This record gives sequence, C-alpha cells and structure tokens, in this order.
Amino acid sequence: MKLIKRDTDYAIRALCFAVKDGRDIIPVSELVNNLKIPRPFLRKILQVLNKRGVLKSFRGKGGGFRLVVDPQEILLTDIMKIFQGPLNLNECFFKKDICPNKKTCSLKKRLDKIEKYVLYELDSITLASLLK
Amino acid sequence: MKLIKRDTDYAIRALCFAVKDGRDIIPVSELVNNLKIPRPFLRKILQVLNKRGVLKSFRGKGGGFRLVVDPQEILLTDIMKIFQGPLNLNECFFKKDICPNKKTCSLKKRLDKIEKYVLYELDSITLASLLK
DNA sequence: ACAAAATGATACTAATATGGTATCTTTAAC
DNA sequence: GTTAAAGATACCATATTAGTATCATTTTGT
Repeated sequence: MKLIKRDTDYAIRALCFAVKDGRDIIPVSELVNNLKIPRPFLRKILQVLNKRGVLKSFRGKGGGFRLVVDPQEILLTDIMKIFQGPLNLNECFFKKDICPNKKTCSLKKRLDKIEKYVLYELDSITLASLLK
Repeated sequence: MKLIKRDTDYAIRALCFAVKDGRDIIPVSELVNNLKIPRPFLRKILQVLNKRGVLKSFRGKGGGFRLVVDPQEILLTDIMKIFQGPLNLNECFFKKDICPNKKTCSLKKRLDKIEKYVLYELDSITLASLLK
C-alpha cells in the first residue's frame, strides 16, 4: 500500500522542477517536456494547486504558473492533503465493535500512536528539503 | 487512506470471535450471525485462512473451522500480509528521479524510517492483545 | 444408501477509486 | 484578430475492492 498517490507524486515533481528551474512563470509545456507527465493530467493537477493557492496561474500567451509559496513553507502533507485528503490510517477498525472494550482497547491506542508518528514525521518534510 | 482493508478487518473480527466463542469447531453460520459479515465473502476469507494455516477446516455436516494457531502467535501483520500483501508505504517516490540525489536523499531515509516504525509497531500487535 | 449440512473451488459481477482524455471557453500578448 | 496560454467540465479506461453465484466434494446421521 502506497502512502503517496500518483497525482501527489506528480504535483511534487512539478513543484520541485519549478523551484529548480528558477524562472518566474513556467509554462506547462516546460514541465511536460522535462517530467514526462501526460499534459492534460498535469494541467488538472496544476489547476488544483492554483485554486489551493500554491501556484498562481497566468492566462493567455506567455502564461503559465508561478510558485507563490516559499518552498520552506510547503509541507509534503499539504500536498498530500490536497490530492489524497487526510491520512486516517486508523479508520475502519472501530466502525463496528470488533473489540470488546472499544474505549480502552490497546489497539486503538497503538494505531493512533502510529498515525500521530507518521503525521509528525511527514510534517517535517518540506518542499525545500526535497531539493537539497 | 486506510491501513486495513475490509477483508483483513473481517478476518480479524472472525478470529477474535472464534477465540472468544471458545468452542473447538465453529461453523460459518455462527460467525455470520454474530458478525454480520456477508456469508459468501466470509467463506472466501476463511478459506484463505485455512490455506494459510491459521484455521483448519472440517467439511461435511457439523463441520466448520478451528483456530490452530495460538492467539499470542498471530500477529496483526500476518493477517495484513495475507490479504493485503506487504506494506511498502515508501514505494513510488523513487521510481523516477524526482530528487536530484536519489542515493542520499533525506526524504527516502525518512520514508524508510516511517515504514520501519510502522512495521515495528504493527508487529507488536497480536490477536491475543486485541481481546484483552 | 441417501439426505442434509457443511466446506472447496472457481468464475462471475458490482461498486469505487484511480488515472487519465477531450472539448470547449476565456484571457492576454503581439 | 490570431495565437498561445489557462479555466472549466464532462467524459472515459483501468485497476482494485467487495461481494455473489454455482456446483462439486465431504462428512454425519438415519
């Protein structure tokens, strides 16, 4: 089971490339050429990032996308949340009562603990840290 | 994203019930009545557990399934592996080169670390510990 | 012997999530 | 006004997940 889905992956690659590339406004073509991501899919992804305020889009000839958030401020989990929703690793065990004592069950505690740890670790990963 | 899929969940509920129930051979009907799991789906799951040596099946009238492994010895990860395969949380990032220095990238290290931790914690959860 | 009650084996189907395409509209530069 | 870009949105393909259906085989009890 993967932690990262493909659109998240593509989004991160695109953002990384945008930072490395350095130009102010980067057109989709440039990303497509370099990252080998299918253009319409990537466009959809970039539109989402635009709506979420990570990128700012510019229409018309010469248009493209500008990164408007400091790479130090973009967390991996931000991008994951955008494309995958919240993590919720510990969900379905307790929808019904597998466990005799739902409230105090050590499994629930442990799964919560695991999830907390994963979130904590992921939260420490910034876009900037992926480029070093 | 869930860590546990439905068949794993059902399998664990069934095993827990079997332990609590206490009788030597438990028929599917009993599990279906108590756990509200669709019978044909549960049967498929139990057949798998039989093949994997967690349960032993008995055919014919009065048949059913017997738990043949000590609940202390059944790990949550055993059941997860059976129905979901290995975890592989850190897969797809490095199929292609998102990262300039694949070998030493701190992200890879951190994802590995996360996965190791999750596996370590999950490995400490036995069927018996779910019943206490 | 035979009916009943159980699992074994296996193929099929339905629902959902994922990974895209296609198409048309709007905007901006030249 | 033409061209090159993004916006919006509907659609489609594939894979995974969840579940059904069916028939064969085995065992028990009469």
